[in-house]
Amino acid sequence: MDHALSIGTLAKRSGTTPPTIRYYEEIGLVRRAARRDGGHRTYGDADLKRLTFIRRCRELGFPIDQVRSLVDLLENGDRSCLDARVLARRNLEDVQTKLSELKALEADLAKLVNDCDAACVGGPGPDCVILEDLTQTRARSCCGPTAA
Amino acid sequence: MDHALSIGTLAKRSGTTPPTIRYYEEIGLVRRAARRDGGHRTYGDADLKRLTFIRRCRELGFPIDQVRSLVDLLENGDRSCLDARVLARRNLEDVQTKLSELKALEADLAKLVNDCDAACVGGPGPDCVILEDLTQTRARSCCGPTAA
DNA sequence: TGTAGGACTTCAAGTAACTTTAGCTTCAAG
DNA sequence: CTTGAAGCTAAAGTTACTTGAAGTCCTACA
Repeated sequence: MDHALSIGTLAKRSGTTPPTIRYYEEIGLVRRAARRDGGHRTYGDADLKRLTFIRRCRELGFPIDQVRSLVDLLENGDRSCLDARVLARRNLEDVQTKLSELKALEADLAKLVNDCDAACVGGPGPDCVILEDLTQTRARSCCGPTAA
Repeated sequence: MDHALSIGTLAKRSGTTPPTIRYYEEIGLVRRAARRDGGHRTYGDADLKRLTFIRRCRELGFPIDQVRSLVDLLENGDRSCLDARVLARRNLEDVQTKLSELKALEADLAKLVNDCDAACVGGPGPDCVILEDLTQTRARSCCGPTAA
């Protein structure tokens, strides 16, 4: 049933890299792998499943410490939904905060670039004020002629 | 005209912290500050302006190295719009990529949490499958009763 | 069966961008 | 003049890996 995966194969299947897997082993996020005669690590389907879980959590933005808790939850049979849900909800809130920050940021940058494009197209505009604008709290127009 | 700011005051006005300012000095992002008799750093309005510029760039997601270029652009009188615009545009693209990733992530997390809320509300649900779901590539429903 | 070269091993250091700690000095207010 | 906040330096810690060096193993091909 078990497929005896090498670290490279496991990495590919789970969307990581061998160094990352070794790192996870070092910090105790995954258990120490069994070894072949030559010393190479060898893995089974359960490892693939657990590592996929970990990567998925990481992609969802859970910090390693929280992933550790989630892994514990998963392994320890004590499957109360509640703990996992609390973590997921907190993470969701973080993501939503980041999202609105990034949206504001996008608007600022887009305005900067668009104003630039509109005013400077076709010429370098040696008196561009884009840099001055960045000293303001919010980005404004750019590339108008400035007083000497 | 100059207001002789302490590092703490400068930090507050520019939205940083004293250690961060010292760090910027150490890596050469801001010039070495003048000192008072006792050895305390002292700053003027120009420093406040430059530091505000730097913080603004950082908030906009420019990595330190790019901020360095932008500061150079700003200080060196050679104000061609083009270089700054290239940096801004590249950064905008990065932000937009991050935005769409985060949006997908938000959807996944929201689904996880909402499904959980719908199925588990009022009770702990000892057979929650939220954790199992996280081993899948995309989050699905959670908290249904599972086979023993 | 020999061998080339790709994959694996360990350990250490590097990365970004700060933050924290320790131990000490200086400054400002009362 | 005292006391406590703020400043100083240097070094280590943080997060989550990535990269490098130097060497070993495994596999496929001739």
